[in-house]
Amino acid sequence: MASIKEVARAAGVSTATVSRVLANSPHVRPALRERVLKAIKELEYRPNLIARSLRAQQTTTIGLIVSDIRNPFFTAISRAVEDTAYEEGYSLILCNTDEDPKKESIYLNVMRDANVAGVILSPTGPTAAGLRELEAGFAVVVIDRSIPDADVDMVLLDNVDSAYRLTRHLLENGYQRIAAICGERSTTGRERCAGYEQALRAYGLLPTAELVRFVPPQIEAGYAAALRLLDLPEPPEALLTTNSLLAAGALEAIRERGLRIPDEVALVTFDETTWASLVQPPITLIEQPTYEIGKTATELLLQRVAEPERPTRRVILKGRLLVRGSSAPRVRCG
Amino acid sequence: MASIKEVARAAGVSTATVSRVLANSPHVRPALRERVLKAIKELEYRPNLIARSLRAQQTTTIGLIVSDIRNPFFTAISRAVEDTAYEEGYSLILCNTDEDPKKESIYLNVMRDANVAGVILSPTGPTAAGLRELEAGFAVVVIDRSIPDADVDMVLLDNVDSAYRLTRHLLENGYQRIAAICGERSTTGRERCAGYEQALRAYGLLPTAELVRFVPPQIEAGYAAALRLLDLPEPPEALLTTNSLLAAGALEAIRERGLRIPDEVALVTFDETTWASLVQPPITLIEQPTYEIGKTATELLLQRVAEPERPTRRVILKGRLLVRGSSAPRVRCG
DNA sequence: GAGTATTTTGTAAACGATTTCAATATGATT
DNA sequence: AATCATATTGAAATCGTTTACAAAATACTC
Repeated sequence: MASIKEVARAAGVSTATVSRVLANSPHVRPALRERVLKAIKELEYRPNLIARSLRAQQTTTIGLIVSDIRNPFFTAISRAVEDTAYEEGYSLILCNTDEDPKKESIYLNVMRDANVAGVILSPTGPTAAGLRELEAGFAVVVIDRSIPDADVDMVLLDNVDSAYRLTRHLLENGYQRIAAICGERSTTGRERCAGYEQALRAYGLLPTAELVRFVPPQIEAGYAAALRLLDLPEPPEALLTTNSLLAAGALEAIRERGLRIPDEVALVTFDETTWASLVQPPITLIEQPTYEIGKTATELLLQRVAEPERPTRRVILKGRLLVRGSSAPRVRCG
Repeated sequence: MASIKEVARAAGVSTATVSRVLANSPHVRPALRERVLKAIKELEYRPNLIARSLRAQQTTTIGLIVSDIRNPFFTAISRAVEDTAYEEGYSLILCNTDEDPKKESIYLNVMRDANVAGVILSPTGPTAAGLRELEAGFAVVVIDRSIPDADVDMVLLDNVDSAYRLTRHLLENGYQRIAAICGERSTTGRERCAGYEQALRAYGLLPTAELVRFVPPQIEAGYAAALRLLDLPEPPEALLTTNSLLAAGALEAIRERGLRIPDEVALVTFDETTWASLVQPPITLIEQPTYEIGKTATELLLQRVAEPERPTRRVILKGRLLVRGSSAPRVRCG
């Protein structure tokens, strides 16, 4: 690989001039610029990004730390972040914490050590212990789950309202005994639960502790929680889960108990997936604007990198209710 | 951030000694080592990886270029690669080509510019144009799809045999008129098609051109191809697709035509997904050992980084046939 | 055409580590 | 105690850029 020195020699100029041509500085005579460009082309020169980063004390890489890469929601986010970052000339380092705060902390340090320009993080918990250890200057955008105490940019869903609308939809379709399986340890799960309870109250119903479960936001936990709910002496008429993995687990449980959807139990959830419209009946859900979340988060991050002192922002996006067969108007049995 | 110089000053030694302590060199007196370690701890010193990379002319980052991040197969691979890389002290740069050879070429250059130690690539086509432009020394492991002419390490599935077994399973269950929807432009699609045709021949049937479609390996294309097959004057009794996205599209088409599975049309595919066992009937498929593919690819890559001249290897892993309801023994109608 | 202002160019010092080589200290051997 | 071998240490070069500063070249003014 040719270096800037060789280009300089070939063009008969100093490395400073080559560097200026590279940076499109106006203070280079056209004749010289031509010579330099010619040398660059002939030697197939490409700047060494590491040297550049060392000098600039910053890379053109951003980090994305997701809490579960198996969750299609985060896959969609990754795609959007990668797209947007690439357009801006940044590449993406991806890490997966598997909902483990220790891994989160480790990866934040990895990011710091890699001198990434900034990090987009879906935190494993509402405090983000690892975040506080970082210097103040470290650019971070939090997505999906809020960290109430942290003064960082965030891109979130209107969780309370979305859950409210989802629950109201069930209530309006005649379901009364509605259970909720919520992701534990995240504000997202709590907020969606709050929206669910608000809707119940608005319709004159009292939330029952027995019908609300906080579990790890994963398939196995959704399956186990759903089984226990379905086995209750007085089982729920509808199940609301707060993400697609919990929904997959719940669906598995419903199938295992041989129950018909929605006659015997309705099912609604968050997050659009390939399968939600393929199962029968298709699943009613709140669709998140995943691409927009990822894109917005990346843009916020790059803005903060450019201007570290700007006031932090909190962008709240609206979910969209997609009504499908799994919550069809209830036909009273008996 | 403290630098090695400050540590050296604090410990009253030269930077060389600090560096030696860092590298666990045996040629440092215990007393000095203690002093250095103390200074490191007190200053919360962490080596600057960029400076290290510049000097070493190599990073501790590997690249993963996948052809479609929405495909759960590649999500699973990413997870495995990320896991394995992390264990070895490497981090992961992720890129998504969307089956676009241009993006592939661009990203390979991005990787080169980023001085990654090596790249794991699922190529968009069987020639990998971008690959040849790279210097010979660039460490690459190809996964999922082979590049017949390239002398690089590869981790692949036994595509022909897997497709053979999948098709044979259909034949043994009484299906005769079997259509195949294959991913175009990849050896994977071609090989799976070959296995399918071999099985037909082994059972005394002649492959029909009409029943074999090569399309982009994506949901929409699977949907369109399946619709056209189902609308044939003499529609197929079974559909075989070569990945889960094509299967999702095919299933959508089957649903749209209101056909029962497997009575009116059976469906089998490649790749396990969340939904394959949740739809009804659940889908018969060949499961790939995704975690092992990703892990093996990463290990091969790091071995090659350590020893660039070692002979290239081609690891072929076996797929596992999971028999489910979508291919239940055929009940002849009429 | 001399003097000044402006533009263009080059020199050399960073950035933060690793490593070669030489110098010094230590220990072993006689 | 002198000599030699060996183990420790440090000075300085290096990786490939960018950029502050100085120097040189050019343009402008009177």
